[in-house]
Amino acid sequence: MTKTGIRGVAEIAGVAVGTVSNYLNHPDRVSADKAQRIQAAIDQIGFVPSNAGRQLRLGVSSVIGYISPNVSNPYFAEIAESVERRATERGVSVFLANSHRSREREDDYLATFEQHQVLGLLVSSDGPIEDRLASVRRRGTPSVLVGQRAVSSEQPSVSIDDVSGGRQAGRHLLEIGCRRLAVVGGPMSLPQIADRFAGLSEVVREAGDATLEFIDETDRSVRGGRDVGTALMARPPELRPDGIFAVNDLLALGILQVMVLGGVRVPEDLAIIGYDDTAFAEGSVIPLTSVRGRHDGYGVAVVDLLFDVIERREIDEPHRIFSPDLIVRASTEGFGRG
Amino acid sequence: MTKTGIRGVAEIAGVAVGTVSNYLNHPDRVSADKAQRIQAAIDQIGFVPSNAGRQLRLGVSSVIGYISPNVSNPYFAEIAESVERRATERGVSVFLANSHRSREREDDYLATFEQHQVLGLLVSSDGPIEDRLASVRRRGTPSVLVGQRAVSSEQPSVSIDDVSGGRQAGRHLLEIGCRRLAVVGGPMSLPQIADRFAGLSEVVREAGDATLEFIDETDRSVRGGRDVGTALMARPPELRPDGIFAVNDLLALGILQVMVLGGVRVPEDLAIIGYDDTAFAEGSVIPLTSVRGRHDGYGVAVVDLLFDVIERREIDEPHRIFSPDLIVRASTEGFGRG
DNA sequence: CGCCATCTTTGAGACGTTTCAAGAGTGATC
DNA sequence: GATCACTCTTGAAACGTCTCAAAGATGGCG
Repeated sequence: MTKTGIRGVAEIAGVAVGTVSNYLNHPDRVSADKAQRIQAAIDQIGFVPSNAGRQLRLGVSSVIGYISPNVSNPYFAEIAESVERRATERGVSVFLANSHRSREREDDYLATFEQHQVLGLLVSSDGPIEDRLASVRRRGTPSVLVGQRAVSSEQPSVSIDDVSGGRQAGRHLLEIGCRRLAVVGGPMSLPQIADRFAGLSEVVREAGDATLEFIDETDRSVRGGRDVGTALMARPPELRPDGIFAVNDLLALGILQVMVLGGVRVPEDLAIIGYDDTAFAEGSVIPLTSVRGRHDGYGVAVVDLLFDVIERREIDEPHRIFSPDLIVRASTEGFGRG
Repeated sequence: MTKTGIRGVAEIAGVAVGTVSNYLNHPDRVSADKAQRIQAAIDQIGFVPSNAGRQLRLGVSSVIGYISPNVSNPYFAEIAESVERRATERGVSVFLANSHRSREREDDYLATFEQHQVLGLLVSSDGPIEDRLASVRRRGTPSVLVGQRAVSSEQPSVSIDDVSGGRQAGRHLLEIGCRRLAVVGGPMSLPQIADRFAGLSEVVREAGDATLEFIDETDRSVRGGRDVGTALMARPPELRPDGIFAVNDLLALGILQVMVLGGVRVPEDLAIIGYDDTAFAEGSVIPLTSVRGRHDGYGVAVVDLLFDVIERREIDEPHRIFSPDLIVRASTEGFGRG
């Protein structure tokens, strides 16, 4: 049938394969005359350079992979977006993959990306994953752990100072007058979650005049939040917390909805704080106070760190930690009034 | 240095390359003895099969690509999720890419995926893209257009009956008593948007006793919704619509927020309907009535249709169209009371 | 012991690309 | 006319895999 590949193009255009390759990769080295004939041949047979051939020869691709638990969580979607922006600026494509919090799929994608010889890997995960990333790294694929501080100094990471986030949330709740605090989230085996709790707990202990309840909810989605809200509404009002710190915005929004519909006034009777400051925190009917960890520089930091590792540059500090800010909005501002 | 590739493994294990290949792809054909030696060799040199080599030889990968405008829009994130679930069931991986509504990046990713010889492509796009997909298809990469009905019968697509969605929204608003209707969205050049408008418009015309205003807002995000809400609040109350149909949930939520904070009572004074029925419609403090187009079968339909095309199966109807349902919630239920 | 069937193993060859050293062409300068 | 500097062009070799026809082992059976 029709000729294929760079070879077919060369034949039709009446040039050598090397010339076609040059046309594709170093157009400046090819005379206008041949360039034109080559392009015509390309169009004629619908030639598409095979990445496989190229990669086989070169040994690398120009793609980085980002494995996240779940892009339907706006927190990860927003990270993905900023990562993608920066990657494009630096001339590489990003392939996203969802692990759906399944260790098995995480491993699948890890393997798939490794076999595709991606330049490097960005990984957000709920679970412990450093050991696996270490294996992958040993075999030649570098990675940056995103959203979770790595333990090993061999494993670069970009994360948020969650202890500080927890402290800020706690201080704010105490300052506006809450005394029966609750933190909602889980599992505690996640360092991110444990740290937020630790920060909050520390502040409460220092204050001395407030209580802190831990409400375990590992489904950190709107649905999970609604379940928590429902459970709280079932309690007599005096046993309900008056200040809630949810470990992410989704949880907070779910709780907020159920409790407001149940007649609780927010923020007058109940102050509530989320985490991550996603678009939905700001966009809620009662705008949600939230701890903002990322900012515009996040994607840049993540991608640039990965490039540093890929290019074997000397890295001064493998663990980049961003300090979060508390964004105060209507869900807490005005507590106690009315 | 260390031997690499299947060849290196073979050498270390003291077997032929073909045996290693068999171990990798047809383990049943290899004796336990050699299998063990091969595995040992693999571990020893940290061998990872090169996808490039495999793909070069085989001519295909086991990956499908999904290009969406933006996974931070929960609508696309939820589609991505259901697609991924089904793809995993069928044994292929999904690589996601965000076009960020930029035609250039759309083309970039289209080319990248094509060069990677993906099995097939799923594409959601805001703009006209059929012609480009036709080129890609002609060169051998099949695709399914997602969320937009294709014109050509050569181009398979899975979409929602948006005219019906618009009609249902309109009927509901009229039934509960709204008379000054508004549709918010844009641009009209998008068939999805135009169809929703057409359906709504048709119902309003039939009713005869209501007005329909078109509010052009092409930034179909929470932010865009807030802008619209702010503009509406600037009007004297009697000039504000009493029933709003936003072309997606994000817009609706933004409008809802600003107007409620501005003192408008929802649903008593204003009924508002979104579209897509994302998790945030249900999770809003005032749960949002919304048109639900997708359901669990969506990802299955999309992926299965793609496989039909990939495997050159006879396709009875290339354009699969789902009928949407109206999910009535608190943002409309109770209009006019109080 | 010879034959057959079955199960394993072998290794050459091809997939499509890029590189690179070497060759060809052109024009300018001595 | 010879030499030089330059720009273009050439084609073989190599990257790592899978396939396939053929060869080798093994064991059963007459």
